[in-house]
Amino acid sequence: MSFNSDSKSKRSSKSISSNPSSSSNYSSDGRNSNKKKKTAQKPQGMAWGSNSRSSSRSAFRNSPFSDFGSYMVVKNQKLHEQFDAAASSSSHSGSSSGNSIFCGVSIFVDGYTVPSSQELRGYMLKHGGRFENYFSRHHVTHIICSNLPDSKIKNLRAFSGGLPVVKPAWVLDSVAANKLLSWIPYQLDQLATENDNQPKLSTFFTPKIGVASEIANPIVGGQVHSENNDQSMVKVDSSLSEDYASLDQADRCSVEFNDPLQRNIDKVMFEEAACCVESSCESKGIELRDSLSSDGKDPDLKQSYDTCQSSVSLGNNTLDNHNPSEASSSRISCPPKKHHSTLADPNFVENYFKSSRLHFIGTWRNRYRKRFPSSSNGFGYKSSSVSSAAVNEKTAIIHIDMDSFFVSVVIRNRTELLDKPVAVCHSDNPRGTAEISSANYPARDHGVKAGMFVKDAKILCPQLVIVPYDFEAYEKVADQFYDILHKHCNKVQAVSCDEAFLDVSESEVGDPQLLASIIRKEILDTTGCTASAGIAVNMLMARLATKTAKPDGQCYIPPEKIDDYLCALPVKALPGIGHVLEAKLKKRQIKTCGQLRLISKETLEGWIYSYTPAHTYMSLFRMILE
DNA sequence: ATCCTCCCCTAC
DNA sequence: TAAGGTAGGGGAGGAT
Repeated sequence: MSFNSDSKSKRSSKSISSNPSSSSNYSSDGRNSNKKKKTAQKPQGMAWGSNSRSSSRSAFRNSPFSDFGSYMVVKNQKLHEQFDAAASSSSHSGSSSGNSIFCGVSIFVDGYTVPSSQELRGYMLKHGGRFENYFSRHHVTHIICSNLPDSKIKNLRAFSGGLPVVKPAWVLDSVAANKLLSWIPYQLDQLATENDNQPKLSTFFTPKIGVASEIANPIVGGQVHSENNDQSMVKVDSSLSEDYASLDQADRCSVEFNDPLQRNIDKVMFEEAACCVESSCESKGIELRDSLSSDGKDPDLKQSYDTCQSSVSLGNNTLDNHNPSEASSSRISCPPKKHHSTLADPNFVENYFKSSRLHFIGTWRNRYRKRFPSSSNGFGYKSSSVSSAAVNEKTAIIHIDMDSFFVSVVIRNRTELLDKPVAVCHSDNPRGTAEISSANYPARDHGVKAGMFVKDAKILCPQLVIVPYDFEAYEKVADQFYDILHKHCNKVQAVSCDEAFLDVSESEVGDPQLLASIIRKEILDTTGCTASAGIAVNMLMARLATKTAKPDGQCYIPPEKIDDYLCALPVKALPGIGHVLEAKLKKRQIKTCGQLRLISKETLEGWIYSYTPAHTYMSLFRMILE
């Protein structure tokens, strides 16, 4: 697909012949005039480079530029020369302000803008910047545009390589302020939203490259060098990095200030890059000072650079080391607004974990132990080790599990949602990129499952309602849940916030099924959420019974029915059999527990290497059957 | 022989 | 915007 498909006419203003008003800015020499006619024939629409598969190439087959690429090279070279000449004459005529505000900046104007691209070109000309007629990652530092259709935004994402995409006001305001302003407030809204999304991994690991390449922009004096085939190296003034030589080759990244004017943009660049550096520093356990100086010789700045150098090897992983321009293309790799770092948001880490359902689940047990320290050991034996000694005629285990806990808690007071398909996840963004944590049973009936992306779930169930997490409520309901369990049973073994085993062998309520129903009713009355229960003579069978009972039910598996129950049960249903063990067993044509029972324990251990609790379950399983 | 650490796998 | 963490069982193998 050609990038420029819908913008040729607009960008044609950049072609020499189609924009006569700008001709005075170009060389008026005769040769160029001839070229203008040629270039006007087609390449004007090729602003996004020679990757276009436009049929226009055929127009050049018989031209002096037999190769389209070389034609573009020549043309661009000429345009650069024209620009330089214009800049030179502008300078000599005294029209230059003498303030190189845009030193190191090279803009590419995409689409219609106010002011026009030629006016913007004029600002660049006057204030030490550069103007690219055609997009090139090698040369362009900022893309300027006002409004773009969605298709172009999409292409920008794909091709801009992380370059700033900013509104023309950035140029105007910088000129008005007589200094280079940060582009961040001027970022194109359409992309600002996008850039606030999940950052690329390189965001956290390439800031050094980004800083370096911003400063050592090839357009100005500084160069991004590829000193050898294996490494992309950005040189630095030795005064900025005394430690450079001591760094390992692989860790070296330095910055060269060949052009004194380049320092003009240091401050802005460092402000913009600060978040990236911070991220990097965190990753290396280095504390970076908050304030970054614009003075290259400032100790703080030096420290920043040194820090960059020491961690650049991480960034190298994400760059094409053979192509310096690729390093340049990553120059603005950090999201400009909401940074994923503690620099912009000191509570970022804390908030991250507060919003993590897995963190909630993973740390819940510790909270439970603090609340019920006496029962933290559960039955006093491990869940998987219900030995034959522990199982007797009186033994009764209830496994109780709340139904689609994360969803139920959230919608318990929203009666309008009770019978609708609902899922819990962080976002209901139109792209459907959020991951579903839990789905209620109406949603599951449509095939919606936890772990699914919203977009996939909505294909299966377009009317799916997405609700956010409520971790506070989960905590509260879990407490209520366990209060009830402990009230009815003194042998409680917690599995998770919504799931537990009860050893009710000694319960005053003689009938475990009756007790289970009493507990479930109390849970519903107290929490507004349903729970399901499985009752059996051991934990394994109780747990399996719960699966049958769900949702909002209970199931008792008497000892004499265990054999039948297990016979056709898929091995994956056994707790402890995950995808790895399932695959290993499947490889040997073992798919059901009935088939599994035919395998000797020794053989089984050999197959699955006996390193998982599944072995214990299987032993138990065999014990039950034998 | 026992302890310790690492790793794999699993569950929530 | 999204927030893929945390704990535990068990075997292998090295250290003591």
